[in-house]
Amino acid sequence: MYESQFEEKLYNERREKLRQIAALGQKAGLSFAEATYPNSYAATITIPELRAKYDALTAEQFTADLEAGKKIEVSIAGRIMAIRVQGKAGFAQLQQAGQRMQLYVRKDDVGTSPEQSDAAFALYKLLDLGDHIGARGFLFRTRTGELTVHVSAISLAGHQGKPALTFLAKAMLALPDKFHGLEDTELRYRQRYVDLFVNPDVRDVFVKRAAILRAMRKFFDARGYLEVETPMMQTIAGGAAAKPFKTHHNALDLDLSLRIAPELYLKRLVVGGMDRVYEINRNFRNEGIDTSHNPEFTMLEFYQAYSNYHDLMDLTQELIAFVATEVNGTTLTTFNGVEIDLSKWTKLSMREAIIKWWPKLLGERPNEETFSIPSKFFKWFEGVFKTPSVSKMPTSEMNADEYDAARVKLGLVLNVASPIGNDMGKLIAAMFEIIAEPHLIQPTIIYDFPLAVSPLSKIKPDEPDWVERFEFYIGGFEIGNAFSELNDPDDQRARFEAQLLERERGDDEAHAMDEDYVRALGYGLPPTAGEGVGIDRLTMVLTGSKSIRDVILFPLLRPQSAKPAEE
RNA sequence: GGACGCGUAGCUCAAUUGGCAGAGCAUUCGACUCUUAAUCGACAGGUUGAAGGUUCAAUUCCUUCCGCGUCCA
Repeated sequence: MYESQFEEKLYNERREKLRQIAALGQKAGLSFAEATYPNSYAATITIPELRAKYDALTAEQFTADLEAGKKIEVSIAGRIMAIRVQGKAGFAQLQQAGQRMQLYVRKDDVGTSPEQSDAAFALYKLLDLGDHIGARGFLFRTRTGELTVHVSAISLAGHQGKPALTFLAKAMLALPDKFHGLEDTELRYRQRYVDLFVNPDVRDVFVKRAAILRAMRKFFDARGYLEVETPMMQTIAGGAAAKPFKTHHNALDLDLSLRIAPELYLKRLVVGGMDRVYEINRNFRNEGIDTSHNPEFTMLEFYQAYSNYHDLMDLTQELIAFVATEVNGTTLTTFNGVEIDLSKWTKLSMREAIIKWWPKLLGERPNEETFSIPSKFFKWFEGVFKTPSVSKMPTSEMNADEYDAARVKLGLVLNVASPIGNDMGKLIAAMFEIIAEPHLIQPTIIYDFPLAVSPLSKIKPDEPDWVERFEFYIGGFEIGNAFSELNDPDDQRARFEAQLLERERGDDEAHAMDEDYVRALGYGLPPTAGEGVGIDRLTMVLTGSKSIRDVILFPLLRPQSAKPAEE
């Protein structure tokens, strides 16, 4: 039970203090439970409310009011984050909802009689960092100007005769360093309950995360979208290229996957006449973990009938600017030290992006024509690898141009060696990610994707190898993905069959056949556009968080290895 | 999956070339009725992530493993 002798000793000391607190309570007629772990406390105001209401009152006003016999009486509750005793008086700071309020406790004032004062001050001396207490008294400013509750047995309505200090719960464990807080990243994630009350910035991130979700719902509700919930356990995990988690339903003896995307169910709803739907919930992808990937993550997906991807490009720009303004009051944000304006967007086709960001030193820069005919493309592509000046691994000694060329070449070599190397569309998409993605810091829409990587998107009328799809990027990574939905059931069946061939060739992220989805399309899906937005990544951008794990309350961690069993 | 880095008291961190494992905060005891990283005095707190190796001697060097982080794929 105890992780160290230190903890065991502390637990025993705190238990002894609880016994003493109970003994004090007994004199006032309280049971052990009522004195040590009471089940409620009647505060008249929260600490954030108190600060908002009285922070502006000056010391002169307080002094004048007090001399005139007017006292602002309050009753508050919170966790003790600082406590000092100086003989027969002391100061403490209570924290509630991330904000603090100082208490001033004088032995002379905490009771209505000497006996009550003795007992109340004895209780004060039994308090530890981390304990929860309730306190009542009147407001004043200290000599140094800090707004403080002077704890006293005042006649606040409903509190007559009750003590000025009420013990509410004990911290049996030691709090982290009061100045540095909890800095060890691993401990912060494992023990988020400590991180949250010790490091105020952490709480702010999750308050903002909630504000982002609220803003999204406001945005879509106002536009006539219906919020829905579709299955997270699916027999066929579809709607994205990813490996699912497997699970099993015992009563049905049924293998199930956790969903990798809600996409196919949401489009079934559009077939069913729900013209505008959105869902905000978790997706699960069985993949590695890094600063922008967590195996479970939150996605917003929305679908809109009678629309195409151009409509969604406009809507996306509105959405992101709206959410930023609702959450931060501005479209400006700082991410990785760079100021980003979420109201200023760039649009580039995928081909334009590759051409634009093609490394200076890496062979012949491609042009629009390069991507038109496979024979032409592969001839050019081979030429790129004959660039003798670029053959080393990227290193920190290189200048920016050298580094970029080496980085891209290495990425391309690794991809050509993999099974996707022989398909022009897949190669172009991979090339785009390697070449352009790191440059897409300011909001950028990348449109028109190769058919080969887009089994659910509608083909461009004038370019049969390209589809009406876009992704948008902020801060150097993908935030969202959208397209005109493929609604021809024959074409969809053919695409799924092509995906099955890819799967046979070893691509375990290729899409599975979903007969029921094709059947749904058989009833007629109107022209529809749909989009997915990564909430975690958007939260990173709007809160300036470097790692996705800083915007997820309990990120996945490997369990700590069990201590060696005692023989 | 690969490279690099980190792991020392509850927390935050030191430890010289391989030479007695330390400090601050927190805890315990004492003093103090406007402090705020309160102050002053005293005490206590350790399997240096784990296992093995080299050595007279290992927190330090080597190997393996565990956990975390950053970058790359």
